[in-house]
This record gives sequence, C-alpha cells and structure tokens, in this order.
Amino acid sequence: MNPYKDFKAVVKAGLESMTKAGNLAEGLDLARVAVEPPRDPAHGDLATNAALVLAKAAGIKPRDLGEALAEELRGHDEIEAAEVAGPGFINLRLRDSYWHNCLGAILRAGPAYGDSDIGQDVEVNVEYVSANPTGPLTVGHARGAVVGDAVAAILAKAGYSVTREFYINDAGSQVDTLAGSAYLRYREALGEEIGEIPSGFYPGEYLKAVGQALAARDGSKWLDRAEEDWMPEVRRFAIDALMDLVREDLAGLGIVQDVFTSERALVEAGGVDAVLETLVARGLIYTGTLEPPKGKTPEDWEPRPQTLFRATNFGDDVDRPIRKSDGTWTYFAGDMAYHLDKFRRGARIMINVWGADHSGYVKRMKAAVEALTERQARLEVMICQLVKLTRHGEPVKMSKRAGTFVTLREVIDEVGKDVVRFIMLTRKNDASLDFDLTKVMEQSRDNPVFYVQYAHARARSVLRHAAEGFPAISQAPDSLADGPLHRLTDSGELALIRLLAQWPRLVESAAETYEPHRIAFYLYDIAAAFHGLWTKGKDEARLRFLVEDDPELTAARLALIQGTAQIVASGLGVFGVQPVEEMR
RNA sequence: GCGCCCGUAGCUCAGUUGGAUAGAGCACGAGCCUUCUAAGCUUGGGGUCGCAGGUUCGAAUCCUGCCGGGCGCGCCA
Repeated sequence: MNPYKDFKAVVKAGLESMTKAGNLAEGLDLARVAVEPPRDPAHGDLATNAALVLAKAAGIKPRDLGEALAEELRGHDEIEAAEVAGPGFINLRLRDSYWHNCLGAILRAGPAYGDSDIGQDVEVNVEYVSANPTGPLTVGHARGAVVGDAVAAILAKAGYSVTREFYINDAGSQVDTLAGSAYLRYREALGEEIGEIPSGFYPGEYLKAVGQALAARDGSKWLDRAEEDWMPEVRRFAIDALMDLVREDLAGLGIVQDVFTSERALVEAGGVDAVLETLVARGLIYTGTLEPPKGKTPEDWEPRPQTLFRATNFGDDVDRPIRKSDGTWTYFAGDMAYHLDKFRRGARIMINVWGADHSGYVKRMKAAVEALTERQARLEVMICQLVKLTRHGEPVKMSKRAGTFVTLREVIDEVGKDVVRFIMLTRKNDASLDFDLTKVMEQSRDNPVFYVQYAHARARSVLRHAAEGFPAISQAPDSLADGPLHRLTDSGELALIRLLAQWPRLVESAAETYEPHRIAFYLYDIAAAFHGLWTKGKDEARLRFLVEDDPELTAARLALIQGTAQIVASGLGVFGVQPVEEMR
C-alpha cells in the first residue's frame, strides 16, 4: 500500500472522468503529474501539482482547473477534503480510516513492505571496493564498500537483479612491488637480516605473515633464484594472501560480494585482444600523437605516437592511450575488457563506486562502455569523497609513510561495524564526510546512529513490557493489523503512520538516484516522530503506549509500535545494520 | 589552462528530481522534565541559498558567466 501511488491513480482517474465529461482536453501528457507529501503538514496529507502542470496545455487557468479537479476528487471515499491552495496545488486530506488501513497493510506485508518492481529485473552490476590487493583496507575504502553494498541492497529491494562485484587490480606494477616486498619478508622469515625496508617497497608489518607463510610452504627454494624465476609464483602467493586479508576486512563489515574478477586473468585469457579487435573493426582505434595538457606540461613531455581509443566520439575530452611503450596494455585497456565482460555476463546498468582520485577517469570509462555495448548498457560512476577521521574533533593522522594510517579493522574494533556502516551512509557520496570516533559513540540526539537504534530498541522494549502486562494481546503482526486501529486518533500517531507509509516512496527514490543517504535521514525522521510520541506520554498519561484499563487502545498502539520497529528494521536492513533490541 | 565535484543559519548538514512562508541537529537565550529504558521536551532569535544575469506561472534546484574550495589532467592503478 503506497498512498502516493494510489492517489496518483485516483488523480489520473479524476482527470480522465473530466475528459469524458468534456471538461478537459483529450490527450494531455500526464507524465509530470505528481502526488507528494506537502512540505507543510498543515496543508494536508497529500498534494498534487496536476492543475499547475496541465493548465497551459489544457488552456485553463491553474486555479480554475484545480477547483474543477478538486470537486471531482471530493467524490472519492477516502478523501475527506480537497482544496486548492497557492498557485494551484490541490491539497488532499484523507480520512483517518485510510491511514489505519495503511498501518494494517504495513504490518501484513512485514519486511516485504517497500519492495518495488521499478527495477523490472534489469540486471545491474555494482562494482565496489576494487582495491589493489597490496594492504589492509582503510577507512577510505570502507566508505566505497558500504556505499556500494547499500546501493546494491536498495536496488535489489527496488526490483533490480543485482550482482555485487569486486575487480582485483592484480596486473600492474603495484602487485610486482607487493611481490618484491613479500620476497623481502620471505628472506627475513628464513633468518636473513634485511634491515630497513628500502623505499619503493611496502613496509607494512602485515607482510611478515605472508613471508612466513611462503617460507613455511616452499622452504628455501626461492632463495638464490633470479627475480624472474620467483616473481610469478611469489606474486601469485602474495596476491592470494592479500585478497584473503581484504575479504576478511570486508567480512568484518558484513560484506560478501558475489563475483571477484581478476584483471590479470582477464588479460591472460585474451580479453583485451578481443576488445581491441572489436574496436578496430568499428574504426575506433588509431595511432596518433596527443597534445600536452594546456597550462601544465609535464617536465618530461615529449610527443610520441600511441595506440589510441577514439573516446572523443563518445563525449570524452581527448582520445585515450590503450598501450604502454613497452607493449603491455594500459590499465584503461584492461578496464575496457572488464566492462565488456560485465556486459556479456548480462549487465545492462553498471555502477562503479570509486574514490575521488579516480574522478578524472569517469568520462573515458563511460565513453568506453557506450562504445563497447553500442549503448545497450549504461555506466554510472559514484565518486566517494574523502572521509575525515577525527577523535574529539581532532584529526586522526593517517600517513602511510609514517606507518600511522588507521586500518578499517581498527576502527571496527573500536566502534563496531554497524556504526561504521551507518555513518558512511549519512552523507551524499560526492560530499566529504566527517567521522568522529567519539561523537559516533555518544548517546544523544545529534548522533544519528544512536538516535535511530534507540527508537528501535525503545519500541522493542515497549513490546516486551506489553507481553508481560497484556498477555492477552497477540503481538503477531497479522493479529495487530486486525486490531482496533481506529483507536489511533492522536495527531502524533497519525503523523507517524503517514511517515511509515512513505517507506516505499523512499526506496524508489533512493534507488533511482543512487542515494542511500536519503534513507538515513528518513530513519532519523521516524525516530524523531516516535521519540516525540513517547515523550508526549510522559506529560499526558492518556498518551502512554500501555494503558492499563484500556487493552483495546493498547493493542492499537502496539500495532503502531510494531510497524515503527518494522520499518526502522527494514531501513537498517538495506544499510546492512543490525537493529538492536535494547540499549545497554 | 582544461575537466569533474562542491558552495544553504555561527558550526555540521537536509531540502521530496522545478513548487507554497528555505528546514533539522549542535551552539546561544528562556522555560520545563525524575520515566512503559535515563541519555530529553517546549519555545525564541538567527538566511542576500557564493555573486550576477537568464529560462517560466514558479528557481536553493535548470542554463550562462564570474568568485571561492576539493580532486584529476599522455605509457600509475
């Protein structure tokens, strides 16, 4: 039951009947007609812009058209009042019984409430994290991880067919550096004194275990060999070990992806050659020389002919090189092969979650997807801005060089995965995010994690008390839904139901815009409304949820509380956050 | 120099895809609150939505140009 959708249909039906009666031109475009919650609740329950949007085409003044439509709508059973306001909005007030039915429907639908079919099973591939497997994940990685995971969950709830994917960047020079660093630790594990880790190698302690594991498995067999001999095997070993580490870190966040694609495997299987063939056949590859970037010519710039992809045909600023001078593929070439691979596996919408340092890469990748899929698939890139980690408002130093960078693991150990996940979703992905380790543990209204969780815990607590004090009232959602919901008459109670009924709308809008943060704000609003009701009960005993001498009223209120807990749990669910039963 | 992103109350941010008088929390002022789980509630002040044009019934939202900040800019990934 989705009031906005239901009444959009009602409004359209009203318009049609006006047309039939000859009071409205035929063939009007209703696409822009919207039914929304009004900005100011005093205006009513729902508002439609129909008269404003159609006035011009219909050749009727907005307010006149509005009045006519309002009159039409007044005939509807569930509509208590329909009034024209402002420039031509129609404000609708629905009968309380409609909202009572809504609450019943919410309870009967249970966790499925809010599910949508706007996705129409379109296959979406959400690629996130995709870090170089060269070290443990950091807080920065975590943001992309959580954002990607939440968007995937929202899209799934909105009816898309979702694949969660990780692209392993295991083909470049960075994994060679990793192998070299692991080799040093391997020699160390076999008793060699290696001293300071030379610059150009990864100094992290976490590689000691990798060196030891390799020594334990292979003994001294690689010790006196040339680099070209040990490199492939040590590299493979190190990448596997580091990917295990990365997967562990992700599991710590509650993230398990469906597909892991190896760049190296893709290249070795000839994926890039296939792409090149396709593109050559379409005349999109040529050899040319690029101009240096204006205003900032690199020191060592020298013009040289390169193999280029005609990205400018698809909206990019310059054509992009796909081959390095040593003959190997650029990262971009591999990425093209990878995206073609995703397309061949069925993806029609690809969503890539990237860090801000990759923003310069967006246009060429979109161009590539357009070219490779002949516009049958679309790429969306979500850029995640920086996470500013602080403690008591003071920046936490994160310098890789000084070895003081904070790993995701440490932060999870300190505040818990649910706090990390929720906080990462409280901002638009393209805005930077403040993460204060002390603030997020505060129990106050300006800590949204606490405030939302507390609403759920408080609701569960009341239900537990009710189970003791009112054992006759069944708390099964269906029983509560069948209860005397007409007893819910307080304005705060009805306002809360209206808010709960917005959940399907929130899911759809978050899915369409790829904006999980909307759900965080929505949950905060629910929490505020619910805490508000609870507090009212402190002042007026009559408004307390549990009313000893009125089990009927109590049953109705338990339905509302159950519904609230259910929607909060649903919202936290798509965030991958476990709702808590009690605060301790 | 070019491209992308951002600019809303003292601070941190929302703003329902172009709607009505631009909202919330914190902070500040005033007054309440001792419990179904306490970590709060009510209320007041506070705005040139970076600036200037444009589009239209209507702009924080769309377009153009400036100003300020972040990121990126041929064989790094």
